Amino acid sequence: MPELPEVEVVRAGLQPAVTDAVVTGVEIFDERSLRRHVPAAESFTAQLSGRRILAAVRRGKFLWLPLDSGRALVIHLGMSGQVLLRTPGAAADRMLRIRLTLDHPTHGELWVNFVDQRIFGSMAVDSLVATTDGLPGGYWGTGETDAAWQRRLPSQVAHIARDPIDASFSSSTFLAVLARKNTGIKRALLDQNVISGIGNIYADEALFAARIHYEQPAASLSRAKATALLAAVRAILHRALAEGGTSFDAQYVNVNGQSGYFAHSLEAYGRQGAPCSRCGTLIVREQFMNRGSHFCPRCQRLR
DNA sequence: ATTCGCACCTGAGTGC
DNA sequence: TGCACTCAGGTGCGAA
Repeated sequence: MPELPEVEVVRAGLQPAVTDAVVTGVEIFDERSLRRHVPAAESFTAQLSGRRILAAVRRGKFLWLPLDSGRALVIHLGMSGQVLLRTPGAAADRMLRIRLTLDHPTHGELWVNFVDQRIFGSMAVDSLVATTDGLPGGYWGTGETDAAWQRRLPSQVAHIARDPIDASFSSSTFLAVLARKNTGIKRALLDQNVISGIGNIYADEALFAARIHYEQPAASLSRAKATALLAAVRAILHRALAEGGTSFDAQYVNVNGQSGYFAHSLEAYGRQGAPCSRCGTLIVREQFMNRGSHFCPRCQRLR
């Protein structure tokens, strides 16, 4: 469940279930799902057992659950990760890699199943470091308590730029970075050090909305055009979030296993051979970064 | 210091 | 039915 809207759907679903819960069990079915875990002195299991979860936070496509130990459980879904909440005793999910058992003060026992087909995602316990700007590390929904974890973020997320729906996102910083980028605009949008949360689907959708060719040099965009692109990115992410994210199949689901509806609203991604909604020209798919780029050859010309 | 290609993986779908 | 091949929403590493 990869891009920002889908990850936020997972975060929002986790928050009420895991906040204030204590980890009472850890089962690792595939060690490869711990690829981002750096075993410091203690193992993944030892660092989680008995710890209380304080919140569910997200920056871009990274999720983390701050713990009462001062560290955090980092979750990245990769290309195919899912976090599913299950009642203990439920039938095992296919491709289950890690399971946590939580005990919540009011909801009781709960399984958190980390399912991942391709194993590009992972769970890890990581230290928290202070944000360089002193602002919140990510988005955690409501609740202003000024707790210690709020202005911190996992060390492995520190290099990730803020995402465009983060209240602390700086448009002027983004525009300045973009103006210095010596690469195509789509590469820049996908670079999580420049702006986070955007992946292949929403990059294509935003570029379609802003009528920009994916290989247009980033630095060649006028300030007005770049500003319009950022507005398009925000609009699309918000609309996708409101629809519960994009699902083509059962792979991209919320914590209850339900799909989102934004796939019906896609204008470019996956629509190769279908007419552009604006001009009727057939949408084209081109090979790009070992994937595809979808665009309207008439509305989105290289300039 | 940047930018770019590729490795990391499994499973579903297609065509022969 | 089986096999070879293509495709998939991400990230990080090393090489240029």
